[in-house]
Amino acid sequence: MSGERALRADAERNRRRLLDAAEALFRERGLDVGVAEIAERAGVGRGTLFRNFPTKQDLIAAIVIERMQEATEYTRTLLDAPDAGEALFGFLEELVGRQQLDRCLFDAVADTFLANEEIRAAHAQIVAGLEGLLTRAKESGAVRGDIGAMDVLVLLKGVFEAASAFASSEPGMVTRQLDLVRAAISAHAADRPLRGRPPTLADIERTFPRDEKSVAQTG
Amino acid sequence: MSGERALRADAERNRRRLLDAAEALFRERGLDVGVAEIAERAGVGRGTLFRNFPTKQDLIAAIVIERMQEATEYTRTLLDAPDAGEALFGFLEELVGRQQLDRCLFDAVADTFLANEEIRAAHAQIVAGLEGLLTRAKESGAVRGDIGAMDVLVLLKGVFEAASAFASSEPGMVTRQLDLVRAAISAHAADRPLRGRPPTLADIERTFPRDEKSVAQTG
Amino acid sequence: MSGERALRADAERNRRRLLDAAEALFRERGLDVGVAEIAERAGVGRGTLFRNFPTKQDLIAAIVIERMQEATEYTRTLLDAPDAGEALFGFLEELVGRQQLDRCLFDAVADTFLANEEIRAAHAQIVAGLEGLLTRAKESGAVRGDIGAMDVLVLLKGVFEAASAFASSEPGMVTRQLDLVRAAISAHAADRPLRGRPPTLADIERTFPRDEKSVAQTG
Amino acid sequence: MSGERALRADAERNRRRLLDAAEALFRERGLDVGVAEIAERAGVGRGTLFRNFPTKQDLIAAIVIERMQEATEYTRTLLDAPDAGEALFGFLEELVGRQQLDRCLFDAVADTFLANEEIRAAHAQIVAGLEGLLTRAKESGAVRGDIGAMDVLVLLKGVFEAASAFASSEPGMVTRQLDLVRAAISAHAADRPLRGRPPTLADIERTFPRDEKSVAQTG
DNA sequence: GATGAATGAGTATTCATTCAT
DNA sequence: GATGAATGAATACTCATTCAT
Repeated sequence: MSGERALRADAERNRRRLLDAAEALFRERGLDVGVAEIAERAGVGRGTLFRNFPTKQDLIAAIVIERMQEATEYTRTLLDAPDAGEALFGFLEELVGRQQLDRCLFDAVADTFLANEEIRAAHAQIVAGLEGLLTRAKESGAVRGDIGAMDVLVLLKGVFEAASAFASSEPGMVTRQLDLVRAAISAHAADRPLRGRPPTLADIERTFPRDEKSVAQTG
Repeated sequence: MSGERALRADAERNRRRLLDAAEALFRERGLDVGVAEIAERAGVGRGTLFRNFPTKQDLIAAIVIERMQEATEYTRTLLDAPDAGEALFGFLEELVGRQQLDRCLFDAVADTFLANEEIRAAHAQIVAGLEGLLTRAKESGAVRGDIGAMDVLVLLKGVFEAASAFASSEPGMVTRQLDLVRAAISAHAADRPLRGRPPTLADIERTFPRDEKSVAQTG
Repeated sequence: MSGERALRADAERNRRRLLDAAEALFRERGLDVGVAEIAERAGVGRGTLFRNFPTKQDLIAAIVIERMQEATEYTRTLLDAPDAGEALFGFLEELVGRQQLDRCLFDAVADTFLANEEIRAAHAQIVAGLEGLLTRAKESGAVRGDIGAMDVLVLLKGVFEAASAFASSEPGMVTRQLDLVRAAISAHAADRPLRGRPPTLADIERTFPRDEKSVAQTG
Repeated sequence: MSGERALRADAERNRRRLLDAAEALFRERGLDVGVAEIAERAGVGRGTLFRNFPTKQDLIAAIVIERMQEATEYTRTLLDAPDAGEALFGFLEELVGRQQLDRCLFDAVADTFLANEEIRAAHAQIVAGLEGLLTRAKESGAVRGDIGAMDVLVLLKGVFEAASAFASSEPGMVTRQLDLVRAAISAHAADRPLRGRPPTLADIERTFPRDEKSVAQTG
C-alpha cells in the first residue's frame, strides 16, 4: 500500500511536471511545440508523456480543464462577496492577473471542443459560475441588464487573445483592456442597448456539434 | 515588348489567383492549409507559387498587407464624413462586415511581424488612419478622450478573434460585441478613466523587435 | 508534351525502382522493413515513395497485384497448350521458378485483402485462369475430378510459404514439394476421394469480408 | 525451505500463465501483440514477464518448444500402433486437430531458429520421431519410399500456413488439405518418383546458420 | 520476487521548399 | 516562366526493455 502510494507520488510528480512544462511552452511558443520538447523540459522520457496523455490533444485538454476548474472554483469564493460589482470585476482581473487563460489555450478549446466531453462540462460550469456573479452584479446595479455570461466570456476571450501577445512587454495594456471591458458592461453604458439577445451556452455548443465518438465514450 | 507585357499580365494574374486562393483557404481552414492545396485552388503549379512568394510566410504577409492597405484607404474616405463619431463606429462595423481582418490573419501578424518590414509599414499606416478618425471623434465629443488608436485596435483584434469562430453560426454575436466595443470607448463611459496611458505604436513595435535579417533585407 | 512524357519517364522509373526495391527487401526480410530503407535502396527520397504510394499498404498491394496479374497472363498463354496436364503442372513450376509469389506477399494478401478491392479483382482473375487450366486438365484425365482451383491455390500457397525460407539454400526442396503437389492432385490419386467439397472463391472471400470504406471507394 | 518451495510454486504458476496467455494471443492476433497485453491477460506485471523470459523472442521460443515437445511425445505413443500408415496419418490429423502448430508459431521458428539452440534440439527430436513413424509406414507399404521426414514437415508447415487463415471460417478446407497431403505421400503416388533426394535435418539447419551468441550461450 | 512507471529508439506519414524538365 | 516530381527534416505515437519502489 505504501508502495503503491510511493509509486503514485512519483507518477503524480511527473504528470504535474508534464502539465507545467507543456503549459509554459504552449504559452511561450504556441500549440505547435513538439511533444519531444515538452518531455525534455519536463525532464521525463517521451514515453512517459504518452503514458500520462495518450494524445497531444489529451494533454492540451487536461491543461485547459485545469485552468477552467480553477476559474470555476474562484467564482464560488466570490459569490458571498459584499460588493457584487467588484466581485465580478475582481474575477475578471484575477483571471488576467494569473494569466490563467491565454490565447493558445482558447484556441485549443475551439479545436478540442467537439471531441471532448470533459471540456464541455468544465465550460458549462465556468459559464454557470460567471452567470451567478453576473446576476448578482446586475441586481446590485453595477452591470447593465442586457448582457449575458457568454457576452462577457467572448469579450474576455477577445481581450486575452489580443492582449496576451503584449502581456510580457506591455502589461499595462492588459489592464487598460480590462477597464474597457468594465466600461462596456457597466450599467451606465446601457443607455445604448445592445442589439440582439444574449447568446446562451446552447448557442455556443451548437457551434461545436458533438461527434459520435465523443458521445459514445462518455454517455 | 508586347510579349513582355503579356507575360507580365500572366504573372500578375497568377499572383492575384494565388492571393485569392490562399486568402479563401486561410479563412476557411486556418493558416495550416498546405501550399499544395493553395496552388491547386489557384490553378497554378507549386513552383509558380514559390516564384511569386519565396516563402509561405511571404504569401501570408502579402495578404495581410493587402487587407491592411484596404483598411487604411477606407479610413481616408471617412476623414471628411460629417459625423466623426459615426465615421469611427462605421469604420469598425465595416471592417467586421467585410470580414477583412479575420482571426488567422491577426495571428499571422504576430508571427510575421518581426520578420517583415512591409507589414510594419502597413501597420503604421493603419494606426495613423485610425488615429485620425479617433481624434475627430474625440473632438466631436463622441469618444472618450483617454483612449488611443492602439487601444481600439487591440480591442478590435479581440472581437475578431473571439467572434470569428461564431461568425457563421452566430452572426448576431459579432454585432453585440461591436456594440460592447462602442460602449467601451464612448464618451459617456469616461466617468471611470482608464488606468495607464494609451499605448503607442512604438510600444507595440517594441514588443516585436526587428531582427537582423529583416533590417538587412529592407534597409 | 514531350516535356510531360519526359517527366513521366522519370516518375515511372522511380515507381519501378520503388517496386523493385520494396519487393527485394520484403522477400529478404519480410514486410517489416521500414519505408526509409526501401526509399534508400530505391535511391529516392522518402517523400517520393509517399508520392507514389500514399501508404505502405498501397505499396504492398501494388506489388501483390503486379505479381498476380503476371500469373493471370501466364495462365492465358497456356490455355492453348496441347497437353492440358503439362500446362497445369508447368504453370505451377513456372510460378515457383519465377519466385513470383513468396511468403510475405501471401501474408500481405491476407492483411490487405479486406481493404483493397483491386486485390480482390486480381485474385478473382487468377482463380478464373487456374480454373480454366484445371478444367482442361481434368478433361484430359491428368487431374483428379474432385479438386477445385482453390484447393490448388491453398496447396500452392502452402508450398511457397514453407519452401520460400529454403529457396536460396535448398532449391531442390521446392522442386520436391511441387512433385508432391502433383502427386496429390493427379488423377491416379483419386482412388481415395477428398472429404468435403471444393472450396469456392466465394468461400475465400467470405473469410475476408469487405469493409465499408473499400466498397464505397470502388463503387 | 517450504517458503522457498512456495515461491517456486508461485513462480511456476506465473510462468504457466504467461505461456498460456501468450499462446492464446499469438494464435488470435499473431506475433505482433504487445508484451503489455500478454502480461495483462496473464494477470501479472510486465516485469514478471521479463523476469521469466528475458526477451519476447524467448517467450515465443518457449511456446514453440513446448508444442514441439508435445508433438515429439505423441510420436512416441504411436510407435507401437498396429497400423503404421494410419499411425502416421493419424499423427498429422492430430496435429491439425489440436491446432498445436499454427502459422505464427511456424513463422517464429524461422525467425528464432538461428538464435536458439533449444529450438534446434526440439526440432531435431520431432524430426527423429516423425522419421520413426515414417520408416514403419514405408515398411508397411502405406507410404512411398522416396520421401523423408523433412518433406512431410515442410508439406505440413505449408498446409498449416495456408489453411490457418481459413481454420475458423472454412474448417473443411483444412481436412481437404490433409487429404491432399495423404494422397501426395501415399505409396500409390510413387509411380512418378520425386526429383532430388530427401532433404535432411542438416540441410535445414544449414539454412539457419548458428550465430556466435547462440553458440557462446549454449556450448 | 513482483510491480508498473519510465525509457527512447523506431515507425509511418506530412509538407515547405528545390530543381530538372 | 511554369510545372510538378523529388527531397528530407520534422512529427506524433508505439513498444520492448529497464529499474526504482
